[in-house]
Amino acid sequence: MKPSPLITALQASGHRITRQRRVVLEVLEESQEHLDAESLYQKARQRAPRISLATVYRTVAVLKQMGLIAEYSLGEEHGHFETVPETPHYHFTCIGCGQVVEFDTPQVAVAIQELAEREGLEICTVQFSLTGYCACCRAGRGR
Amino acid sequence: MKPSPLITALQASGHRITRQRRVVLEVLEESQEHLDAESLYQKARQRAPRISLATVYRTVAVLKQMGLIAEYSLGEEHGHFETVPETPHYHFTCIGCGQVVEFDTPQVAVAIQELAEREGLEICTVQFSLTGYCACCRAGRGR
DNA sequence: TTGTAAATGAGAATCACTTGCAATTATAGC
DNA sequence: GCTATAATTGCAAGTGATTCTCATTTACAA
Repeated sequence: MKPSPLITALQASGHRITRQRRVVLEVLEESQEHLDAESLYQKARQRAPRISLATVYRTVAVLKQMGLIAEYSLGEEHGHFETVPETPHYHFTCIGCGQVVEFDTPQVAVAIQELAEREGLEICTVQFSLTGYCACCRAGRGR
Repeated sequence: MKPSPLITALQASGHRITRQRRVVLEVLEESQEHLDAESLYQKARQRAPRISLATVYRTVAVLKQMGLIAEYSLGEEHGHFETVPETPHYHFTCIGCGQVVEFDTPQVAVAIQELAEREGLEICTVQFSLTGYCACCRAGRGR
């Protein structure tokens, strides 16, 4: 009986609240990681065993389109999802250990803003992510 | 008999200079567009009719790994390639007309640099691209 | 010229995701 | 609470981009 903001928003927009959507949303809200479709599927199955991967994809598509979650490409070939944070941030993924570091660079937001104004652009999506080696892995690599 | 810098670099690193590699390189060097694998393949076929798509992929993989070309995801589901420019730049792709606008934002480079130093990171790849509507398409859309 | 390891072509395979369709189910109205 | 019905689901087949397998070809050092 927890009135999750995501559930409420989904409902308000005229979507039906099904068991599988509720579960996917719960997993997304509880997880602090950046889950990809497959791990989202695995976690969701624990609560709704008959859920299908297609439903996971369909659910994140709806949530993404509503702006409730964001999709990132973290250097891998598939996408990762996260509930939208209050403050926008970007991601660094360590090639060595897989760790994801979130960072906020106001300068980037400013740069985008200036570019949009200068060129008369309307920006819809921003994709900004870095990969490399974190401090730990650099130390371990001997350089 | 033109000693293309890319050919020279390829050779210097111990790779064999085959007809198909030469052709792919030529197409990449001559084109000012951001070609995807398929159009690279189509253009290459005009000079080496029996070249296969697999070879195109293998060739760009080698070039990319050597840092001679860069791959970008321009809002589409597949990659686009470009010979590495002297000055780094990023891309804006118009959802309306498909036009790609290159832009340079020193602020972004600075932000990345500062982040790397602050967190002790070694940055290997930077993915930064925008999508939205260009001035023309915005006008045409009536907003 | 020749030996041999690298590279290629053709097509099968993979990976991430999407779609078609029949069966289920949430929910508005009675 | 029932019922009708349109949204949603599960499954399996389909896609699109890219990679891999393997037999054949080829670059190039000797």
